[in-house]
Formats: sequence, C-alpha cells, structure tokens
Amino acid sequence: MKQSNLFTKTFKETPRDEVSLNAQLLIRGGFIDKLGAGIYTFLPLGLRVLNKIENIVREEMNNIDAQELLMPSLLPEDNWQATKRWNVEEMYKIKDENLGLGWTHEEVITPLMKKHILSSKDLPKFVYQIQSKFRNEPRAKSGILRGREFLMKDLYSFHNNEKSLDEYYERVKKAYAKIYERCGLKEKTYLTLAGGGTFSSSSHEFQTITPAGEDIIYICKKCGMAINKEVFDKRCECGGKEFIEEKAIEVGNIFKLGTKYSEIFGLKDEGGKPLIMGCYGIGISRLVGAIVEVFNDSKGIIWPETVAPFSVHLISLDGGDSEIKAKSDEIYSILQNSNLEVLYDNRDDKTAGEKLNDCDLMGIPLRVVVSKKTLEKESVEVKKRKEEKTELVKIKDLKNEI
RNA sequence: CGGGGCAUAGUGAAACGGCUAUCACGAGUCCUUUGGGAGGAUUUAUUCUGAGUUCGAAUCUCAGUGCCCCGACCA
Repeated sequence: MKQSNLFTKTFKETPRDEVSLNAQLLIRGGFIDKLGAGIYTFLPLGLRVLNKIENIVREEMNNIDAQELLMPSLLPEDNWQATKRWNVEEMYKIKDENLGLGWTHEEVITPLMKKHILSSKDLPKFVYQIQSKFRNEPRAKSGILRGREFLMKDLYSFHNNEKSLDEYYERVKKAYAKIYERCGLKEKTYLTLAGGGTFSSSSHEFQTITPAGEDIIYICKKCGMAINKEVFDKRCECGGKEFIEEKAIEVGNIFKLGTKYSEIFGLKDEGGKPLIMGCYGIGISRLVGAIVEVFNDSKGIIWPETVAPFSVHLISLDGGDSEIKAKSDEIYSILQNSNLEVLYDNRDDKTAGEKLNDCDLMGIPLRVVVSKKTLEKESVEVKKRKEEKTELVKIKDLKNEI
C-alpha cells in the first residue's frame, strides 16, 4: 500500500487525555481514534492488526473443531430475565424497548442449541463467534485494555459428561497457549488459576505480564503456573511455595459452567439430564493493546511479525529526484511480487527525519530504505525494527534476502 | 458508584476580570529543501453547553455534559 493513499496521519504529540501507553502509541501512529471513554475506532492500520489476531484466533478455534457462527448483539429481555442477568450493571439497555446489548451470550446460545442438540448422538458440540461486545464498565480505562465496546471471541461447549468437558477444556487450554504464542506473547503469558466469579466455582485465566495490567498474579517458581491474587493462598497445586509477584492483564478466560444455563433453558439429553457447558473468551481488541504494552520502545511500537499491519516498510528518501523515485517504485514491485505486505512511503513532502520517525512509531518489523546513498551501491538498506544494526542488500539479491 | 483533577484552532500549550484570544506543530497555497520531525511568505477559533455576577468574562459563580486519574466493581 502506498502511504500517500493512507488517509490517517501520525501525531507528534500525545493526546492530553490519554495516559495509557497503548492508547498513546496507537493514536499517535494512526491505528485507532478515540470517540469516547472506552470507545475507539479502528483505523485502517489498526484494523489490519485486529484482523491478523482475529485470524489467528479463528484458525486455532477451527483446529479444535469449533464452528463459527454470529449471534446478534441486540438481545430481547426475556431470556435475560430467566437467568436474572437483566438488571446487572454491565448490561446496556435500550430505553423504552425490551432490548439490551450483548456482553456475553449464554442466554442466546443455550436456547439455540436446544433446537439442534436432540440427543447424545449430537454431543459434544463446540461453537464460537467473534463479535463486538458491549459492557457498561463503571470505569473504562487503560486505552483499549478496558473498553465499553470491544471485540471478543466467545466459545461455548456442550457435553453430557464431565470427562468430555474436562477433555475439551484441556484442548482449549492448549489452543489458547498456541494463540498467545503466535501473537508473540508466549514468554509473557501465564496460565493462571482464578476465581469463578458469578459463573462457576473455578476457572483459568491467561495473564500477560505488563505494568499496565489490573491484576496481580503469583507465578509458581516450581511449575511455572500462576495464581490470581483473588484466590491465592500461598501454595500451588504442584506443592510449590515460592512465587514471583507480577502485574498482569487478563487476555483470556476459560470456565466450566456446569449445568447452570442448561437447567434454566431446559437443554437436556434424551434421558432428561441437563447438558454440561463450558465457555471460553478472548478479548481480541484487548490483545492489540496488550501487545503494544509489551512491545514498544521510546520511539514507538514494535509489532511481532505475526500481527504487524505490514511486514515491510519501504521508505523512499528520494528528495524529489525522479530517478530515485523510479527505482523505489521498482523495488516496491519486487517486494510485492515476493508476496510481502508492503507499506511504501512514497510521500513527496516529508523530510527524511519525518519518514524515519513515522516508520519507528508505526513499528513495522522490517524497514527498507532506498536513497541516493544506497543506490550508488545498487543496494537498499535493511533494518529490523527491534534491532539497531542496518545492512546493505544488493537489489538483485533482494528477493532471496527478505 | 465514592474521591480528586481537567475542558481554549486538527494536535499540544499560553493569556491579571480589560486592546483584534497568543505561540508551536500539523494542514492548505507559493518558493527553497530531503539520512532523523529544515527555512521564508501567507491562510487556519462560536474559548464544551446553558444560565448568572459585572460597564466588561477564556478568566468569577451555579447547573449540565464530557474526559482523565485513584478507589470500589469486573467473563
């Protein structure tokens, strides 16, 4: 994509009302725009990142036999009265209508499955969606880490025995670990024992270590699993008694729901036994923020390759010279023909400093600079965002070297 | 929801109750520039909304709205 066509601009100064690092960098780089507290637009660059993560999540869900569907966000009151969750403060309600906005979907999926799971032969089943959720946070904060509208993947599983649920729960655990690994967060993300909240007796979270996090976790030195402060009693399941305390942000949560919702909605097997359910969530837009919080330096964002909006940032330092421009265009074609996603800074009215600073701010993993200097050696300069060193690569070798 | 703070151009800031609301960056036009945010000329505002005090309000008072932070809360 030619940067001259990109409608968003970068900003030199941070917005006065954003203290949160993820929001500051994402706004300055032109990835997101704030509309209100906890309400953000994903601009073209930000949307590309969001889509990358969404696709990673989708692939891993499909790998554990989950099927994607899309439920409505607009929800009729009845089912929520049934579960006594109509009057919870998280729920946005539409004035003068018996409708609310979705913040979780047990009330939709459970009655839905009743029409399709008619006997044990239909079990187990796993369904998920990727959808905007609405949650009336008493205090939205930390940029896109805690929004009032956010993108979430929610998966629900249905079983007729505990063993089946336990097996699937373990599969989801592995799939989640894979997702964080693919997002570059493996070293910073811990499986964490957590409280069940209002949903079940116990659950697991995936927590990514960052000072921007809202939770405190204790990582067991012996087994490497973590325990959320809420349920921490100074010893680990493995027997370990030494812990490292860290601040962390919850990037995923898995629950064994049991039969609570299947009982309320009468989702039963042929013997009349209520089905056992599990539910599993990942905040996809929150992941974008968590990644920025983990991967940045004083100049800007440093995207992991798997989620970066583009893989190569090509910068033409042509100084208006038409020959250098032509050569840059040529290199743009070469890179594109190598099936790379290239952002091409072909802007005419920017100084070298502006282009290079924008490049660092946007955080695309690989920078390729074309200038008079490099062309004298029939080369381009290649630099990784996360490294300081640069190297010259001959244009004829470019295809193989990148 | 308790406590605290803030609201002035696209962004960031300045302005004692008093002159035409100032500056930087950005953006537009013209010219000169191009390896780390370059220079000159020129253009760029209903001071969040409503009421009040006053000869006079960006500035003081009241109400509202919005935003940020701490806490409580939190699939």
